Amino acid sequence: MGDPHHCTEERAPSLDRVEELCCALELARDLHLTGDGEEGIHERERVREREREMEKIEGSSSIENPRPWQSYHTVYTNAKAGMDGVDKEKVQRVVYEMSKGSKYFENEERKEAFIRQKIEHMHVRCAKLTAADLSHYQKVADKRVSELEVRRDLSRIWLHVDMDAFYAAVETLSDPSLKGKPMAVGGMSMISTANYEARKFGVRAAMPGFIACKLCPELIFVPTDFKKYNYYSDLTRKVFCDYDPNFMAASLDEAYLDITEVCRERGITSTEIAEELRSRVYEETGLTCSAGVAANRLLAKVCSDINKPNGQFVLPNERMAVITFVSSLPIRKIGGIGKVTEHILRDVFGINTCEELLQKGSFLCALFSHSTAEFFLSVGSGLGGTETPQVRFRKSISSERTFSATENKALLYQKLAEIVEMLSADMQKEGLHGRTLTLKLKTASFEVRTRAVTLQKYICSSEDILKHASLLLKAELPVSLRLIGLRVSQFNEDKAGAPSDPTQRTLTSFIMSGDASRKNAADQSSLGSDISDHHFMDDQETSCSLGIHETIPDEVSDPFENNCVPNVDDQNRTFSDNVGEVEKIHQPSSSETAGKGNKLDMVRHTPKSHQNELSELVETDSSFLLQHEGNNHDRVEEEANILNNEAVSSSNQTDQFFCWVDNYKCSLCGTELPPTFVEERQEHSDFHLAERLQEEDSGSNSRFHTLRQRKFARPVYKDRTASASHKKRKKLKSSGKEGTHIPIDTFFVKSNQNL
DNA sequence: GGGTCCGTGACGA
DNA sequence: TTCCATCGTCACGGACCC
Ligand SMILES: Cc1cn([C@H]2C[C@H](O)[C@@H](COP(=O)(O)OP(=O)(O)OP(=O)(O)O)O2)c(=O)[nH]c1=O
Ligand SMILES: [Mg+2]
Repeated sequence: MGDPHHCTEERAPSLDRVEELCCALELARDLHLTGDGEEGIHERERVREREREMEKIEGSSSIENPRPWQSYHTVYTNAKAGMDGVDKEKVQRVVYEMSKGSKYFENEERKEAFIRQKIEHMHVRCAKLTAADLSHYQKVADKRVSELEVRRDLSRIWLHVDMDAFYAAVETLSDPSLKGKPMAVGGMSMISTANYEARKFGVRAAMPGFIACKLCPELIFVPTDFKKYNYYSDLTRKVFCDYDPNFMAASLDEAYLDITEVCRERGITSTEIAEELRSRVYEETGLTCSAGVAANRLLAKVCSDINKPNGQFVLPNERMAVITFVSSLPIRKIGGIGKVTEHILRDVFGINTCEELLQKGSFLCALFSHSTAEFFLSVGSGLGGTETPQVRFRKSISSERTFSATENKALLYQKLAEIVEMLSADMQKEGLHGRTLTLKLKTASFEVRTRAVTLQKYICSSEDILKHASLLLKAELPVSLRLIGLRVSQFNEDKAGAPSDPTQRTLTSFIMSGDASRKNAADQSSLGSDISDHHFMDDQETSCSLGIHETIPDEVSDPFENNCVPNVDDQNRTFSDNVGEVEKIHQPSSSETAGKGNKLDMVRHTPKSHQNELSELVETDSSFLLQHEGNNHDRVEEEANILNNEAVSSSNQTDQFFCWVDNYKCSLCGTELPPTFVEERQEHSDFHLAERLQEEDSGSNSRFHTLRQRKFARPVYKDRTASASHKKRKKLKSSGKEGTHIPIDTFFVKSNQNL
C-alpha cells in the first residue's frame, strides 16, 4: 500500500435502530421518537430508568430479564445491505448465546459498563445546565450553524463507489461454483465479509466464524487472499482514473471521485456517469459495485449504501434536497459515528437522526469540545468534505497475530520473533524505516495494551526491531497473552534521514495505483470519540498479581535469568553488548529452560530514559519483587520498594477510612464507581490504603506518585497511565481529580474537517 | 505555551 | 473440539521538556 490515492475517507456505516439497548423500554421509546422529538428531561428520566433496569439485569444475571441478548450490544445489529429480511432478534439471540460466558464477552461487558458510566456522567452534566446556560449555548449553536451554512459548497459533485461484498465477490470469480451459495471469506475465528446469500442468515463481516456457522450451517468458508483483492482493486482503480485521475481510494474496494469536471466536459448528468462507471467496472472486472452521488463526500458515502447491492443513488446538489435527506437520516449512517457515539447521542440526548443533531445543538455545544460539536452540527446540516484532497502516505505499518493464550515466555518470544520477521519483510518491501516501535499485547482477558519506544535512529532490520521489541515485551512479561503485534511509525522519509525511502515509496505507490496525482483528503472522517478518562477496569492486573503470587517464584526467575531477552538498549539503554545476536539465540533458547546465562545485570539500570520496560511491572509483580527483590536489578529499585509497601498495604485489610458517598462516589477523591463494580472498588480502597500507609511512611516523593498513578488507573477501566511511559513521568494528575469530574468535552474528539 | 512522546479508544474496511 | 482478525487513521489527555 502506499497508494497515493489512499485516504481516510468518510465513513458511513449503516445502521438501524435495532441495536437497541434494552428491552421493551427501548422499543417503546423508539416508537415515540419516530413520531416526534421528545423532551429532554423526560427523555433523561426514561434513560435513567432504563439504566437502572440494565444494572439490575446485570446484577442478577438475566434471571429477571427474559431477553438478555437484547442488552448485549454488538455491531451486528446495524442495518447492512442485504440484511433486510433477517430476523434480527434471532441473530442477536444466537450471537448472545454463543458469546455468553466467554472471556471476550466479559470484556465487552466491562467496556459496556464503562460507557454506561460515561453516559451517566453526561446526564448529570446535562441536568446541571441552567436555563441561562442553555440560552447561551443555543446562541452559540445558532451562530456556528449559520457560519457553517455560509461555507456550504454545492458546486462539486462527488461520487462514492463501493464494491459489493468485495472479497466474497472476488472469490466467487475465482470459483464460480460458489455462486448462489452462502459463503464467507475468513475463518472460524473471524469473517472478513460474506456474500449476500449468507447475509440472509445474518452472517456478516466482523462476525466470528463459529457464530456464523451456527446461523448458517451450510456456510462455506473461503480463506482470504489479498493478492487477489489487490489485483481486482487495481482493475477497478484503472476505471476510476478515467473519471477522476485524482480520485481518493478509501480502501481496496472504495473510492471517492470528484466527477464535477467529467460531468461538465461530457455534458452528461452524474446519474449517467455513475451508471457508466458501474458498468465499466463490471466489464473490466466482472464485479458489481454501488455508487452514491452528492455534493460532498460524507453524503456520497451515505448514498452509495442506499441501493447497495449493484445500485446507485443520486442526491441533487440542492440545499433543500440535502436538508430533507439528512433530516430523517439515522446518525449511525454517518461515517465517524459508530456504535459508541450512537449509543451516547441516543441515550444522553435522545438523538437518533441527523436532524436532531441540530435540534439539540445547544446541548451538544455545551457538553462536547468545539470540534466535536462542530462535527455534529455540520452533519446535521448535511455538510461534508468537498475540497480536493492532498496526497497522503501511510504513517505506520504493523503486523499482529492472535494465538491461543499463553504465558509461556519462550513461546511468547517466539511469537514476537515471527511478528518481527513479517513486519520487517513488509517494511523492506516498501523501503520503510521508522523510529517509533510500538508493541501491542492483548491479554487472555482481551485487555489491550501498547508499549512504545522512540529511538534516535530509524530502524527497519529484523534485528533492530527484535532487539527493541524484546525489551518492550520483557517488561510486560509475566502475563498471559493471546495476541502480540508490532507497529513502526515515524518514518524518516520526508527528509533528511534516508533519502531512499521517501522517493521509493512515493514512486512505488504511484505506480501501483496507476496514476498519480494528488489525492486524498483529509476529510472528515472521524470523530473519534473518546471516552477516555478514567475508568474502572477490570483489572486483571490486580487479580493477576494476586493470582500469580504463588507461581511467581518460578516464573520470575525465568525471565530474567534466561536471557532470552536480548538486553539491548536502545540508545540510551546501557549497553547492550551482548545483544546483537540475540535474536538468533532467542528462538531456540527461549524455551523456558534455556536459561542460563543470564544476565540480569545486563540490563541494569539504565541511565535514564527508558526504563520503560521496567516500571510497569511493578504492580503486577509486586509480590514477586517482594520476594526477589534482590534479583531484579532490572527494575528500578525504588519501584521495588514502593511495591513493597504497596503490597503490604493491600494485603492488609482495608479498613474503612473512607466511604462511598451516595454509595457511588469515593469520599476521598471523588471517583465515581457504581456499587456493582465490586472488584474495582476493592482495588480503589486498596489504593487509598496504600496511599495512606505510604504517606505515613514518609515521603510522598515521586515514587509515591508512581504508585498512585498506576494503582489508580488500574482500577478504572483501562489502565492508561499505568504504563505511562515508563519513563519517569511522574507527575500524574492524580487520578483522584480525574475521577472527580469527567471533562465531558473530551468525551469526543472531534473530527474532521469536513466542515 | 509549544513541541514530543506515550497510551488508549473509537471507527472503518 | 472449536470459542471474536488484521491493518490503519485520528484525536486526545497527561507527562515531560524547554
Ligand atoms: C467491514 C469489514 C470489511 N472487511 C473487508 C472485507 C470486505 O469485502 C471489504 C470491503 O468492506 P465493505 O465494503 O464494508 O463490505 P463488502 O464490500 O464486503 O460488502 P458491501 O459493501 O456490499 O456491504 O473489506 C474486513 O476485512 N473487515 C471488516 O470488518
Ligand atoms: Mg464494499
